[in-house]
Amino acid sequence: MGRPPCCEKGGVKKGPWTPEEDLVLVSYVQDHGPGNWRAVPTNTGLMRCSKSCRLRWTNYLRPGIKRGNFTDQEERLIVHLQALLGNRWAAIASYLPERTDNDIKNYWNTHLKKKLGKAAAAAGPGGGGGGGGPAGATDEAKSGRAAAPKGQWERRLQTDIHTARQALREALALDPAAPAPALSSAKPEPAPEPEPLPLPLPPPGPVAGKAAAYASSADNIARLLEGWMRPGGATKAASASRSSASAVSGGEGPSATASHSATARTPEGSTGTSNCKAEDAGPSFSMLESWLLDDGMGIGGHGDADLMAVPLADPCQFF
DNA sequence: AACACGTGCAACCGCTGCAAC
DNA sequence: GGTTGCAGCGGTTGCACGTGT
Repeated sequence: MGRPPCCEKGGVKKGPWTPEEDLVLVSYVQDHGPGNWRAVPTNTGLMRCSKSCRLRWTNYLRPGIKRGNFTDQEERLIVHLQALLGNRWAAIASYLPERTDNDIKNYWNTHLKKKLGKAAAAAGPGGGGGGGGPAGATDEAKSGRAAAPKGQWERRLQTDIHTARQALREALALDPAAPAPALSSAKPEPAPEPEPLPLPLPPPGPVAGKAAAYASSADNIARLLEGWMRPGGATKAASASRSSASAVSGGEGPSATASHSATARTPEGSTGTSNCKAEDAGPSFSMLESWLLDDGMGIGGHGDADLMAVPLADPCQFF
């Protein structure tokens, strides 16, 4: 009941994080692993509230985050998932392991919403009809606010699965020109991906300028993380963080996720969908079909990967 | 060159559900 | 069984930067 905000006490610093603070936080997580955020400020001496620490970590410092330019494939996937799930950004983010829910949310609010709005306007009133336009789904989602910590949203997703499948079927029905299957029957095995682990470096491109002031420090953090993520320098935290790192690089298996991911918190603990880099995920109509038809496929299983590869039938029309 | 406006991102706030006591 | 505390989620805001006039 009316619980006071966690950061009510004075002396709590707000505003942008400094590189020094980032380093402190990173090295703390390096030692202790993500989680127990309550203890972070006291143990590190950071004048930040636990929430702020967690947020900073999950949205910025966590290894494996891809920043900047969303690919077309990612964009479509987001639109599609948003239509299916509503504004459950954490759930959506779990399908895009390299993206944070905050990023996706921002991208949706700043780019996609506009795009879809324009498209809808162009289509005229009632125009979005078929594809189960995002609007309806959004409202639905709003009414049933996700607010589902840990694995709860998964359960919720499962309850919604029927609706989702229906929406997909409709979408498919409206898109006879769906791209030919590239991956047909074969499930996308977590393909080994030798790609170096992404680091929380300043975003490339237009944003880089903004981040420039931060860049040098980010480099430091990156170096720190580099050592951290190297197999040799393994602490328990390392395994925790590597869960996310591995999630990006091909997945090292459940053990990696164990420490942190009792929670289903998205990108970090997220299932090994990772190697489904959007760019790699070729259009796969039949994968979508199998996702639709395979009722046994649970969220969080390989279904994630499959869905990741699902070409968005409908939203294509918006772009 | 200076100013105004628009855009994008990072961070904060409030709410919710779960777990521990 | 009830209460309290914590972690997590989604919405919203503020600031910095970019672009146009």
